[in-house]
Amino acid sequence: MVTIPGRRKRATIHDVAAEAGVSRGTVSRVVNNEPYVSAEARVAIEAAIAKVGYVPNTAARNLVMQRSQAVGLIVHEPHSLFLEDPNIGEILLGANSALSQADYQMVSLVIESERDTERVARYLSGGFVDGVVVVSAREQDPITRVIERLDLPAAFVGHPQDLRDLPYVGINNRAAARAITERLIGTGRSRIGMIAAALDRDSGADRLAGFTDALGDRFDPSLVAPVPLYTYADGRDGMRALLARDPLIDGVFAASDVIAAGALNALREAGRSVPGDVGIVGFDDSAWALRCQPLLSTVRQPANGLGQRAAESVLSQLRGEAPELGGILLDTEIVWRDSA
Amino acid sequence: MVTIPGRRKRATIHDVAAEAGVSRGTVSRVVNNEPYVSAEARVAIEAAIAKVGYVPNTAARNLVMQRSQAVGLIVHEPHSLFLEDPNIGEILLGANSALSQADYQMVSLVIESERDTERVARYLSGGFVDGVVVVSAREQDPITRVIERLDLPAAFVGHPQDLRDLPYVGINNRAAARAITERLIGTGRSRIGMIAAALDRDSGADRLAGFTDALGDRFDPSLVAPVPLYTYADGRDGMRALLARDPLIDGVFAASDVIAAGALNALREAGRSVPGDVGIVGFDDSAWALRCQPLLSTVRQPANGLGQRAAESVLSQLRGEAPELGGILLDTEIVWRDSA
DNA sequence: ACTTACTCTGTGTACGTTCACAGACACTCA
DNA sequence: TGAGTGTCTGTGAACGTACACAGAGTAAGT
Repeated sequence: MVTIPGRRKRATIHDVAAEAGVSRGTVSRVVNNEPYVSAEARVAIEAAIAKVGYVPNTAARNLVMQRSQAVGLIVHEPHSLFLEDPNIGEILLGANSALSQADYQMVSLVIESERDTERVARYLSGGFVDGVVVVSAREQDPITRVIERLDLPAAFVGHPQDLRDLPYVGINNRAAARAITERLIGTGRSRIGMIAAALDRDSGADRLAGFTDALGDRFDPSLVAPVPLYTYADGRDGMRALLARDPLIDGVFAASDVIAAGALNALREAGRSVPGDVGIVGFDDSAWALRCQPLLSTVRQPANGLGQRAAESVLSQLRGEAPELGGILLDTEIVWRDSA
Repeated sequence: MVTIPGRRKRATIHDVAAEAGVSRGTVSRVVNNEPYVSAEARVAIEAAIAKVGYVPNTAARNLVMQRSQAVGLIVHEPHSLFLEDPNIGEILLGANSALSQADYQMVSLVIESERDTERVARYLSGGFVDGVVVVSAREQDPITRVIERLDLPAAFVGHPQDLRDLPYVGINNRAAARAITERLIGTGRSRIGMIAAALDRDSGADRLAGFTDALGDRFDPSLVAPVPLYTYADGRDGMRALLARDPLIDGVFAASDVIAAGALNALREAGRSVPGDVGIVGFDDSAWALRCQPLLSTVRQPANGLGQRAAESVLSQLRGEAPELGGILLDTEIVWRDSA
């Protein structure tokens, strides 16, 4: 054993037992306040605990009890996103509050490098946590495979496509898209189009479905510009396409904030004012929403709730309940700013 | 032992030994790649490890080795601050990179409630971490006392007044505030005020002191608007208060970027142009500085470096070196952009 | 052939807990 | 008096690993 200089040895349950003149078992009973301990023994042990400054060694306890009473929260984000996406902090606090209530310790683990990935994988394997909440896993994520291999109770916030049987929480894209489109209609716009991105993903397809839901009879398929990805360039291209098809277009639902930012660029280019000539709304309430000029009206995810529900899912699995299949979808909230 | 349904038992070193037809000791040597293992034994054991899916139980390893190879990072912030202050993210990433390099796992623990405090205290006592970095501890913080009692190697980022012998890293808030205020004076402004936040903390108090240092005789106490927290809302309120007191104010030192962002909002609301009518400078050079319109002139705080240095201090204590006394102060840098 | 050195392997013990069990003691009731 | 019941206590085993030690085997040098 490496003795760290200047660091005194920790008192163990044996020291307490010796000090109080009883056995380990009795001390253990007092520490975990179980019944069948005499009043004298109890006070003697409590005095001894205070005297020697005893605190239970949880590592030893975990070893025999086979659990750690801790749940990991893994954040797997590139540097910039981690700092700019306010959702992450919210998710973290939401998870913490749910875990705290159940007397679980949340330990958050940040993955930034390959080295981190390996170390976190070892950490998870090491029995330090009883379960794990994963924020924004990637496709083919090594961590996901470690979780599967260990059968570790887990819940994902947002889900990559290759996530099969693992539970996740997300938002109801369709309902949210419908709601913000209705709000846009409510501002008196009559020719409303959509830049629909990533229709091959469920998020993209659901947002389009919500858009058509809201327009009902007035839905005009020619005013939907499909683009492949959630990128600035695709947003700009989509907006150009819409303007070409209908120069009098006066409302646009962009499938995400980045798309909206690109669209704003195209509108400026075409000499259209926002929100004067055209009202535009985005989706995500990401950092882009506050970077746009004018500030973007958009859909905010209930990030706190996402963290909370994910943590609750892990807790329920820890109680032995089967995880909910198909994912949990939460409702969103409209943030109305200046762009529409 | 509570058997969680559907969760198979983990393979141990014994299982590997049995599978490979060798003893525990040899398996242990392979796992920790020590010398003195025959080539055949090595391959047999590696095959056995893969077959039974063995991963070392770190809890057991810690128990015998008396260390966890993990360092805690405690964030003790009210909800709103945690979300808005980007420095926390930077500190966290800085600490993570230093710890990662030394092959230590960083586990971050969030304290939001009384309940959290107790649980984290137990967690620290439990031997889950070998040391701890504390971000923004409070005065009379129970966590600080736990750390002292356990003789746990620690380093604080920012330091409360009652921190006696524990090492900390921070910035020279007073000198930095003085420098940027002088720069603001240099642009020819004559009625300069300050939105002073969090005066109960040393960071807040020192920034105000630097501001008064710079103004000297010209300091006018009525042009200081004290607000409780580093938040957007408080920045807006502070600016409104300053405008009410002196409509001709033409320069503002905001105690942080978030405060400045809120102040810009209030200025826009009041029809004042920036930097035309009013020059404004912030503090932190956070993501907010680039989100503002116009881009913010501010003080760059080496937040990443703070986390890194704090982590390095803990690591050096872990190597048995004595902690640096008196604290480590890092230099700041003025970033001059468009807002003044 | 005998020491010496080096390589490799297995075993016992320890880390600090919890839990099951066995036993001691006191009290009640037939 | 005896059996039964309830309260309290101590002890051995187990959790899964690392480490020290002992011992076996091989090779080289005298």
